[in-house]
Amino acid sequence: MPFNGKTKHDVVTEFRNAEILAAAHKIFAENGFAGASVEAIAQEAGIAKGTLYLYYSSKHEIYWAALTSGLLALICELRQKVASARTAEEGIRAFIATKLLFFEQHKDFFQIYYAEFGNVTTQKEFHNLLLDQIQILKDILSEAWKQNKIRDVPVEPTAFAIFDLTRGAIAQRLLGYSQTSVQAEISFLYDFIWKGIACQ
Amino acid sequence: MPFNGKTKHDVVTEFRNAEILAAAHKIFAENGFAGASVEAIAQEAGIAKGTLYLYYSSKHEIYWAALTSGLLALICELRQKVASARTAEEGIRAFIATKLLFFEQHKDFFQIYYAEFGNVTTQKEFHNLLLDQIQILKDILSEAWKQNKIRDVPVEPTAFAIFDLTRGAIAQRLLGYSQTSVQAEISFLYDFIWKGIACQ
Amino acid sequence: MPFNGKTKHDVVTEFRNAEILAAAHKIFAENGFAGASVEAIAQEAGIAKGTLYLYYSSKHEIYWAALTSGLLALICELRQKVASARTAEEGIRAFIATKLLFFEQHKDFFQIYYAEFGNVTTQKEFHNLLLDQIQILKDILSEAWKQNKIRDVPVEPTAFAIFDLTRGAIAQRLLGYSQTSVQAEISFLYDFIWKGIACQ
Amino acid sequence: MPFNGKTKHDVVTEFRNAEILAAAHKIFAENGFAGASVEAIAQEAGIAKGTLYLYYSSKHEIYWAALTSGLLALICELRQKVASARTAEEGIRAFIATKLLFFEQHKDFFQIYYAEFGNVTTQKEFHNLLLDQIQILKDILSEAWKQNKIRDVPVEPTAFAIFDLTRGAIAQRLLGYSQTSVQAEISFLYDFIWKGIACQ
DNA sequence: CATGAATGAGCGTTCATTCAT
DNA sequence: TATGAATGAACGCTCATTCAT
Repeated sequence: MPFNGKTKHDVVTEFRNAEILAAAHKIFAENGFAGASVEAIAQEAGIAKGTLYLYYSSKHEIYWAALTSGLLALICELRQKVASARTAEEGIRAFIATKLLFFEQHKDFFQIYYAEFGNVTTQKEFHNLLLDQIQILKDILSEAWKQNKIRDVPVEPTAFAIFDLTRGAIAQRLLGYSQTSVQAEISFLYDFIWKGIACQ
Repeated sequence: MPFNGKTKHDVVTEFRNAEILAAAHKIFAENGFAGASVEAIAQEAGIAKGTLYLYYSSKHEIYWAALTSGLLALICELRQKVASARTAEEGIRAFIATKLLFFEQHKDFFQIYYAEFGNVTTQKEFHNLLLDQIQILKDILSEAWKQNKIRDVPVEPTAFAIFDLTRGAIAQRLLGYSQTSVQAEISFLYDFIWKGIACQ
Repeated sequence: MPFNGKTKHDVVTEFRNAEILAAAHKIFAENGFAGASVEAIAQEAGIAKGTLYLYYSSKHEIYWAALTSGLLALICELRQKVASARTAEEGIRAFIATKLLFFEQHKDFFQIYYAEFGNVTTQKEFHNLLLDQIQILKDILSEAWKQNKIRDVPVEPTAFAIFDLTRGAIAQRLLGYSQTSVQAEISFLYDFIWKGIACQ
Repeated sequence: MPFNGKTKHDVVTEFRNAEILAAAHKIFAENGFAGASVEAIAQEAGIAKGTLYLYYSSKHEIYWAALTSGLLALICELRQKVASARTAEEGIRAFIATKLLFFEQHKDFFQIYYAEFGNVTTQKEFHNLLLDQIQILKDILSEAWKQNKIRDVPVEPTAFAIFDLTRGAIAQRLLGYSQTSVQAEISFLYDFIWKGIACQ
């Protein structure tokens, strides 16, 4: 009966979980944490309120699962794409492009992610997931510096700068401030950053 | 009795308003919008809850007033400092420095300001106050371009980039990620930006 | 404005409190702690649910107040009546009579009081209020023994016995098992007890 | 296959029932009716929640079964022990001793039994089971009166009195108020009662 | 028979807002 | 103007009960 190491029960559970997280993404994106009601998430997921609590033990936990599930997927994709880049230039471009395209496809999730930055009560774990992204950038920058491709910039602040620029560009796109194509946006950002750090 | 165009009544009102806004800054900064209670703001301001409603008709309005009062002060200061800059380089540096120093002195307000970015229900008026800041940068950039000081970068995206970098740097400082001095921070940002846009 | 040491505010508060406790007595008596809803108590008291929470901070606290307010009144009355008894016989009779008559007039309260005996989570403070009653009996018995009126019975168990007999008789009356008059009941109890402990 | 008039099915059912009732005794004793969860009872009984509902159709019914099963056992034992008493004195002593010893061995059950006294929604059937005990006492008392062993006390109130004294003593023991030995407790109670009703 | 995932009614508590004084 | 007691809608969470497997 078990197939692929998964029992039928596992499959149902996974499916339910995916449904719940999708619903959570939508509802939290539209209303923020405080504005979202557990009832609304359950309805959106097509299940009863009580059923939610079989999978998550509190509203906070649902929120947290929605946040981290998206972030982990992003970080995973970032690592893959950056790893397959052959040069530092390509690495930075990959970082920017991956994030822009990822959020272009997960606008709901971006709302949650973006709102979390301003959250007073934000948990340490969220910061760690940001630092994972920063680390990816720091690795690229360190490598580029060893190869004399970039000037002697402080690595951490520069990584944060790239991070902030990318996040800002995505926000502008999703909030409707920017009308250029994704590709043009990527090129502009890459250009701005590379000029800012390259030798000469 | 009226003095300076203000009656005694006006003076009292203004004073109350300032007290309320200061209290609102503190409470909203510590708890976020949803987490803040009107009761707490009233207590912090040293008045009764009902009195608050004589000055503002809802919690949202208090929040809004707290947000805009701070932002208007910031924009006013930005305009002054940038106006007294003699070159584009100085203008950009002034923009960065003014914001960093302003928020260094109004950390509470930064929390509110920063959180507002991720706010789903954010009002158009907030965006207008951001665009005012962007406009200041656009003016500097246009002038710099006319004087052939910067390469042919798209003005608006560049303005947003400078804006995002500055905001990000402040956030890192206030959240404890950055340990460098304010001056070093300013120099790094200015350097990064100017290298990114200057001719050659 | 203040009259009798009470401001108008105090009077209103006291009145509200009395109303709430009366309502609590009724609702808790009819439904038990778990079965009673805060909403029902509020309605019975003629106020809004939120108003209840201005006076008591939780359902438990309301319950506790209802329980202790009644018990303290009972104990106070017991002390007075027993104190004015001239002999041990009269003291025991006064104890029995006072309790029977008190609960005859506060049937609702008896339900709460009686149910509390079987409460698993009962608090120490409740036991202390029972021990206060036991103490009254112990004092009478000690005095009676000094005067050679009763045989050499162990004081504490005897006090508990008198206490249990009285409580049981009241329960039988209020649950409809006993049809005799209050006076006959008092006489029977007194007789049974006194015969059980008197010399010869 | 059927043995002793019981099929295998009956045996399993009986076994399950005994397990469930034991679990119910434990859980209800520890938490009271409202505080006990069906889930906890099922777990304690080592079966699934749904299975419970194959044997009992509601939480109340489980509670009721737990209560009556214990009470019937007690009454059965009371009848036996009292029946084998040769005199009224022995009968009363047997009644007291049996109850004290029974509950000493079934403390969990006493919690449930004792709590039920204060239960507002108590059913008539519970009262009937109490009246069965009262009847046992009434029979002893009637017989004793016929034999001129006791004075002319009203039978029913006296039976209730003996009942209440016994119940109270058990409660004191199980709640830790009394430190005397069971035998001493029995003797004290018997003494108190017999003095209260005997001739002279 | 046995299971345990799913349900949804129900409840305690909070808090922005109102209004009589 | 200033107060703060009163309001009641709203929400997170629990748990007895059901039912498809």
